[in-house]
Amino acid sequence: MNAPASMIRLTTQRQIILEELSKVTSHPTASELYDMVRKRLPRIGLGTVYRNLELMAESGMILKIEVGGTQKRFDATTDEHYHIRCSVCGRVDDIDVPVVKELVAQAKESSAYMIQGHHVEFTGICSDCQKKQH
Amino acid sequence: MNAPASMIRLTTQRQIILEELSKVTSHPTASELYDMVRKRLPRIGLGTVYRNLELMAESGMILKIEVGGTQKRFDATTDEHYHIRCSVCGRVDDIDVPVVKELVAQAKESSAYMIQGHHVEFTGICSDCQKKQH
DNA sequence: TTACTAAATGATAATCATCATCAATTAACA
DNA sequence: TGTTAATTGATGATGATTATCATTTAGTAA
Ligand SMILES: [Mn+2]
Ligand SMILES: [Mn+2]
Ligand SMILES: [Zn+2]
Ligand SMILES: [Zn+2]
Repeated sequence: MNAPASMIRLTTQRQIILEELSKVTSHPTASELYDMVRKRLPRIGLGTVYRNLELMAESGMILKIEVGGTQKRFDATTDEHYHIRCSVCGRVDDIDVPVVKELVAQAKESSAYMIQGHHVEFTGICSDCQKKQH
Repeated sequence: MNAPASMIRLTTQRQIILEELSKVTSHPTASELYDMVRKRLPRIGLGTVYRNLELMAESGMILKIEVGGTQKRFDATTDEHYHIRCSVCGRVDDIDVPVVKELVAQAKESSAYMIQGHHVEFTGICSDCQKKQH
């Protein structure tokens, strides 16, 4: 009698993708995650990784970080926080700068947009790359 | 006697690309700019547009905006300012929120990175897209 | 347990943005 | 005006992401 409820299944693929992402703080790309997951599920497809990361990001379980660089990155830490990207090697780290709540308030006043959120991306050179610059 | 100075030429292509970018405040993508420029230079190649946008961005004449969305965007306004992107249609607008200089100072204290800069990207729904949501 | 079915997967192809290559053209300058 | 290295336009290559679809499977109920 009810309309068929669209079921979201708990597949092994999904669980392992989330587990592997939760293990690291490196903000891996989809294909980095694919390599990590393949050690436990050698037959998983790259498309499955993309599909599930997208789904989990939409549902708010994880964060999709779209910053500079060519690939999107993912983050199991969903607390609001900022990032810094190395302009040499592209790595992305968390940065411990407190979130500025006033920014969203100011944005609401000065824009006709319906504001949803904000993100701050710092750029710089990571310590590894600083050393390598002879 | 001097080492041959690598000459940067003032080509018509370069001038027109910069002129067209300066006309708008819409943060066009490379292919949007290609369409704009082609009206005046029908034989220009898309590669030329990419090449020159990259060059101008490196030299600081223009800004390359790498935010959410699939394509990079370009900006003739080089003063430090923040942007807002519509999560529905992807358009990018300037937002009149004052730049927070303290952010970089704080980042320098709390990170081993050599900090180069920062950018704030707000997300929201633009007024056009608000209307269309029946 | 078993059977049913819609959701999900894995393999593969398609798409899209960007970059690389290279012969032909051209801006700068002697 | 001739020389030459920088640049262009055409084209192909690359890399990331998305779409397609036959096959598999999680969830459910008999
Ligand atoms: Mn993070
Ligand atoms: Mn701008
Ligand atoms: Zn680095
Ligand atoms: Zn919009």
